[in-house]
Parts: sequence; C-alpha cells; structure tokens
Amino acid sequence: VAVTIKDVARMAKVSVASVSRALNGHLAMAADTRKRILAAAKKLRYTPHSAARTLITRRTQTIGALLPDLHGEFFSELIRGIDLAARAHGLHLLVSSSHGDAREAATALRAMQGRVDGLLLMSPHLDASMLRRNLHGDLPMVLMNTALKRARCAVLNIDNYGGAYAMVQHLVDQGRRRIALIAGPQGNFDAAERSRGYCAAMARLVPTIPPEVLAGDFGEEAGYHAAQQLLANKLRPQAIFAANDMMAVGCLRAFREAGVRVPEDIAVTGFDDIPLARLTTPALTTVRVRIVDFGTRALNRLALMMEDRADATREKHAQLLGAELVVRESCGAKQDLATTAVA
Amino acid sequence: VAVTIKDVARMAKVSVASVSRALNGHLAMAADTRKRILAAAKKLRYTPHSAARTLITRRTQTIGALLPDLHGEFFSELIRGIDLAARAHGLHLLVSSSHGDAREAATALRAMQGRVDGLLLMSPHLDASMLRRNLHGDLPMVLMNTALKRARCAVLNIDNYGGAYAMVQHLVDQGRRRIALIAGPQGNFDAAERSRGYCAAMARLVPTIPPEVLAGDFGEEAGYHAAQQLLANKLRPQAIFAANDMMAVGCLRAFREAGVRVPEDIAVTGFDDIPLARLTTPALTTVRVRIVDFGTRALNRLALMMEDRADATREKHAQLLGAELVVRESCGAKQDLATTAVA
DNA sequence: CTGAAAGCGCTTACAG
DNA sequence: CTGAAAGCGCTTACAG
Repeated sequence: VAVTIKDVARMAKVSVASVSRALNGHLAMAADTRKRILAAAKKLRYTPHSAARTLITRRTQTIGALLPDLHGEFFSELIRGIDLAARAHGLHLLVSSSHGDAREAATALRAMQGRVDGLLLMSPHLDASMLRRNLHGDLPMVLMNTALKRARCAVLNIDNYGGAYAMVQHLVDQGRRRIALIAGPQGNFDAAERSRGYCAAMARLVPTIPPEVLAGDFGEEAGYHAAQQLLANKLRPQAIFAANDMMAVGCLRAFREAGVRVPEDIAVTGFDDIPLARLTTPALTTVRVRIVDFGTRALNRLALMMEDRADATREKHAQLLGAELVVRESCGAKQDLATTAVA
Repeated sequence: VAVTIKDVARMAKVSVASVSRALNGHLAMAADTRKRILAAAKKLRYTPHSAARTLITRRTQTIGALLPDLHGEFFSELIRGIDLAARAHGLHLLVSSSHGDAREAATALRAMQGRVDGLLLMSPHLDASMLRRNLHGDLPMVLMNTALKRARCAVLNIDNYGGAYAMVQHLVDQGRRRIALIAGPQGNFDAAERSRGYCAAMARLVPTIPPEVLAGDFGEEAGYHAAQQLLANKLRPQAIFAANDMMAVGCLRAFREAGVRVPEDIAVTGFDDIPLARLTTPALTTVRVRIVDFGTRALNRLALMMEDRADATREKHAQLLGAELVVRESCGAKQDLATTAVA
C-alpha cells in the first residue's frame, strides 16, 4: 500500500540509486534528472521509510529523554525547551518518564537503546554503575541536574548553589541575619545543592550566626509545619528561606493563621519562581530558573556531541545554568530593586 | 561493534531463523535448543535491532503524541498519563508539541508518519482537511479534546460542558442567580464548551436572568480586568464563573484591591482545579478534570485500536471524561459539602 | 524441530 | 552522471 523508492524510480524512469541521490541532495546529478525525480516523488507523495533508512545509515534522527517522575510545571517547561530545540535540529523526541524505581529506569534506558542517536538523562534513579550495566557502546549523552560525573558525558546543572547563596546574600543585605532554611527532601540533588549554598553563604556572610536547617520535602504541608515549629522557638529567625516555592507558600499560610506579618515580622522566600509565586499575598521573593532554556541548552549540547564528538568533548564538561533572584514583597526589600540577575 | 542475531546464532550453533524463533517465543522448538540460544543471547547482551525488526514486521512499537503548545501543569499531567499507559502496553512514546501554527503541526504530523503505529492528536491547528492531506493510509488515531469528527477515528473529550453546567447548578443552589461568565479565548474548544454549558444551565435554571458573558483569554490579567469591569456595573452579579482558574485568581486579586469580599459580596469560581486553586484566599471552588486519567484512557483506547481495529471501532466513537465539582470557600457554600462527583 | 533463502526499503561503494 | 549489486539485521513462509 505504501509507496516506496521503487515506485518513484519507475515513474521517473531511473534507478533507485538515482532517486536516493536526488532525495538526499547529492550534487553530481543532471539537473533535469533530479527535477524529474523530485516531481515524481511529489506526485506519489513519497516518504522514505525511516526504518529502512535507519537500518543502513545507523541513524535514527531521534533523541531520547529519560525524565524523573516529575509533577508540576517544571516538567512541561523542560519538555517544551527540549522539543523546541529538537525540532530546530530536525530531531524526533522519544520520551520516557515516571519510573518509580531504579529497575524501571533501567528498563526504559535499555528500551531506548538502538532507537535513539543520543540521550538526555535526568533520573534520580540512575547512578554510574547503572549506566554502565545498561548501556553498551558510547551513545552521546547529556546528564542533567545530577551529581554524577562520567567520562565522555556532558553534564548540565542548574545553579542551585549560586541561587541559594544569592538569596541569603540578599536577605543579609536587607539586614536579616538570623535566617532559617527549610530544606528539601533527602537524596534530592537540587535540595542538597540549595542547602549547600545556604550554609556556605551563612558561614561567609554572618559567621557569628549558627545556620538553622529544618527538614522539608518540597511539599506545601512541610513548609506549613516547619513554619509552625519556628513560631514555637524562643528566638524567631528574621527570615525563612524555603528551598522551594511550595514550602514557602506553606509558610505564608502558617503565618497568616498565626497572625504573624510577612515581611514586617518575618521575611519568607522561596526557590523556583513557579507561576504561583507572584500571586501569593505577599508576592514571593524567590529564585528563578529558566527551565525552557535548560531543556534547550541540554538538547543543543547533545546535538553538538552527535554531530562532532571531538569538538563537544573538548568543551568544559559540566555547565551551570544561571539562576536569578526575583525580588517581590515577601522579603521586605524595596520593590523597585526588581529583578536582579545572578550568575 | 554491535552484536547481531548472527553472533548469537554462531555462538549457539544454530541458524539465525532459530534464534529469531527462540527470542520471539515460538512454541515449536526443542527446549534444549531454546535454552542454548537464550543463554547465548544473554551472554552476548544481545538486543534486537529495532529498525530491522520494524522494516520487516511493519510495526514500530511506538505511538506518537501531537500536543498543542501547552503551558502549565495540564501538559505534564497529560504526558504522565500517556506515558504510564504506554509503558504498561510496552509502547514507546514519541512526542511533538509546541507548534505555533498549522504548517508546523502538519510538518510534525508528516514526520511522525512511518515512525509510529498509532497517534494521539490534540492540536488546535489540525482540522479535518489538514489530516486528510497529511496522512496517508489509516493510522489508528485518537482525537483528544476536539470538535473534530472523523470516520474511523476515536474521539475522547473532557466534559467541559457538563462541568460548566454543574458549576452553574451549584451556584444557583446557593441562591445565586445573577451569574456572569468570563469566557476563554475565541476558537478554543474547551472555552467554547464551557460557555455552552454555562448558557444552557442559565437558560434552564434561571430562565428569567439574562446570561452575561465577558471576554477573556484564560490569562490571570484577563480575569483581573473583567472583574474590574463588573465592579463598574450598576447591578453587580452575585457570582462570577471564570472559565478557568487563572482568570478566577485574577478576579480575586481585583476584588481584594477593591475591598469587595469573596464570597460574602460576590462568589467567584473557576475551572481546572490547578494546584493553586486550593491555596488562594479564599480557596477556590472549581471543576476538576482528571488529566492523568485523560491521557491514560486515550492511550488505552489507541492501544485497543492498534490491536484489533474492528473491536475498537465497534465502540462508541466519542467518549467524555467526567469533570467533578470541587467545592471550597470562594462560592460561599458550606465547606462540609466537600467534593461532589458529577458525570 | 530446524535451516536456507527471500525480502522488507533503503544507501553507497564500485563500475562504467 | 547513472545503474547494478551488495548489504544493513531481521522475520517468515517453504522445505525437509
């Protein structure tokens, strides 16, 4: 039923080899022959069979993205960025997400093998040995947001550390010195980096004040409870830095209920700049990550590796994607400072 | 470099045909031969070349999802649902989104052709003639959230109409009769269906009250401005039904600034139940759509069509996914009514 | 139960 | 500039 290269060859009265050449834009061809072939292909609405082409060229024109089981807007923005860049490169996008554990992630990884020319990897379940065991050959790969280091593998991380550092810096600039952190979940790379940034900034900027870290899990409830806990303290902090916006939202709710004014009595800040952040009362000061950019850059990096391994490998392996401070109301800073770039 | 079926055959001292049979689970085999083959395959870490297999079986084990340029959480939830179901069926997922116009969508459609065994289609840019022009053969397809009708094509829609109707019903039950709608963007299918549900409910439940529809675009700003406009009216409505939550959030902001109390002075409700909805003050009464379910059901439907065309076609073509009322504070109803299922 | 062979639809040296 | 032929890695009648 489908029309093949043979049909085109027959109609244009040439060999299939010539059709192949014409369609792939080889130069050494009589202009007239090429025109006849192209016309025939068009009339027959010919589309080359991609599997046949893959079988012989060993290229799929497809990249795979292995993503965590991510809820929320981060994921859609990321895919958008990847998809946009993929289309710009003429690449297809095979997606696999929502693996609950290492075994599922490994299965997904193996299944992609042979179907893609390159891989974007962002999975909390994949460690180095996992990769080694499930990946033969040397598929070009970009590791995203991971502590993993791997030879011949590009790494692209969000500057969680820098963003967190900048936030503490900003709060200290506002005269807040006792700053508490509500941390993210254990074992989460973003969370760990944000904590690290907070601790480093505290040690450096207000060395006399002991850092105070409360447990959290990136959920709104966790922020709510942490805030309540903080209220029970004798010496309240002057600012709370929640490791993500949802927890900051939880803090706001706890303080509203307790009659504690933000930012007058206490400053509250977050991380991520989710859409909700500018809609809370007061609007949330936070750190913005350009997620679409993150996806786009990862894919561009991968495309580079796929085109020319040597060149891409020569680049610095780990790259950081800047995070920028977004100053709104919840930190008590003068609004007109507006958005300040960082990193 | 890659290991092929020949290598396995050589190691197991059988023909490639036998290897193929063993790997594909054909029954007519000596148990001993099969065991030898499987062992060899395992030792060599053999993975069949998917393109070669596709070339001969005409199956890609992949489905394509053509999605609109969607921002926000809806998209990630949808993909999650699709991805979960796809994995359950052993299918790969090729994604293409973010097409700005009909031409891009058509290109994406053509590019998927031949790479997938079935298609999930949700694009505002694709009309029937578009599909006819860019699709040869009869690829199994599920149309999502569309007014399109197409022979031999399953359709799966969200019950926007029913959800909107239920919301008006609920408001009327609360004693609100003058209910204004802030509509979604022109040409948007969801928006049109929600408007239709609103108008039908008004005509039926409060026939003496003329419906009042304000223009909107699903953005927070549009809700803000519509609310301000409503405030300028002599006769204020008793309730505002925003066609989505973001516009309802805009309304809340406008009313807060104007000192109008919600729900005492006016009720405000939305549609979608985005995560933000339960975090606003007051928390938003809205209509919830189970998006993950939507994706899962669409894929399951498609898988059914792929396995057995006749059976799937025998089913009712258009299916509706229920939407349920979520009663919170912004409508002034007693909280303990809690969530009420609809449809 | 097993193997030799044809063939899926392409691309690419190799000749001419 | 063009064509005949080999071959990519599989699966599946067809024999035996």
